[in-house]
Amino acid sequence: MRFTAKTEYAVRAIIEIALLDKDRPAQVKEIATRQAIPERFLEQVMAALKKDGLIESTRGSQGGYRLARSAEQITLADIIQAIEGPMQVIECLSEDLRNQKCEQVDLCAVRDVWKGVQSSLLEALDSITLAKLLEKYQNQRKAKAQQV
Amino acid sequence: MRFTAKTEYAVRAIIEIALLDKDRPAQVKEIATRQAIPERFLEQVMAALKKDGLIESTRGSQGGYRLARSAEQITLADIIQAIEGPMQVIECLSEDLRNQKCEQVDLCAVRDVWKGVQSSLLEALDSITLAKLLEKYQNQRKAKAQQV
DNA sequence: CAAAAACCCTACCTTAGAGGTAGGATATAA
DNA sequence: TTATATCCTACCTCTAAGGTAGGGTTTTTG
Repeated sequence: MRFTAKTEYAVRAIIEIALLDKDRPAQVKEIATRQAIPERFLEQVMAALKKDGLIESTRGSQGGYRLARSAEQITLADIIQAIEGPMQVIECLSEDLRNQKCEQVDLCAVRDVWKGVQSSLLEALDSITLAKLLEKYQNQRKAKAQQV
Repeated sequence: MRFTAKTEYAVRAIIEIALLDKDRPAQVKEIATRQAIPERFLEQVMAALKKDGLIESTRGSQGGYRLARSAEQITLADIIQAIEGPMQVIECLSEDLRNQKCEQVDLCAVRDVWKGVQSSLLEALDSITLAKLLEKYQNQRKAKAQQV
């Protein structure tokens, strides 16, 4: 039960974008160096975030990425699902395809339980907005600055 | 973000064990057929559950598996961690090894957030006991029986 | 108008883990 | 002593994770 590195990169990257958002778009190159993420790999992460409408891009010189909506309106659940696709804690929980084996009562009693677990998780992830992440991030920087 | 098939098998298997528990030990062969799980594969699942002390075995003829403690004292979290190891929603959340990159403030502010997500998930999983699973399972069987 | 600076699209590569099969050893009841 | 079970270990195949790479397109700017 683990989130992928790609997902973790996405979270760190979008924080970096949000920090600059008022001033100028953030570029893949600078995000990559600041966050120690492989640059070419990060490009693909950004593509996924853009595809899901979380960020928008401007091409060419002085271009880069901006948030597509406010930091209050972007949640951890949004980011994760942009990268990993719709949440599905076990295979037979997909909505679209009618499942084959699960007509048997025996197997499907458990299905509801998994559904409940998934809901709990999604709820937790939905309650964490990018705005909250930013706040935590900046508090920590202040605390660290005082130590020195 | 998905639990493995092995984990799902484990849950279904331990339900099957619990159903018989008062009368006699459950055998891999019968669990496998009743739950449509590959028999040889299920053997390995059982080994993991036993290793973590959730079930106990008797070998030889008329042998099989029993719960090692009451159904109230076994949770979904127990089962999952017996199969998949300690919960760790992202890599850098391991307790034992001192992390290398994460000394940088930038990266580690996010770490606490992941820790929180993990706690929420574990809490949800801990609240679901095997006893509850059994109850749901048997209710569903009754409901299905009435339909016919 | 050309060149630099960005994003964009697609293909490919390597490795680890998931999911499962298989052989045979060992313990126990009948 | 034989049938019935668990136990231990090795192996196999396929997919996804994680990353690299080549080259294209758009936009600013000197």
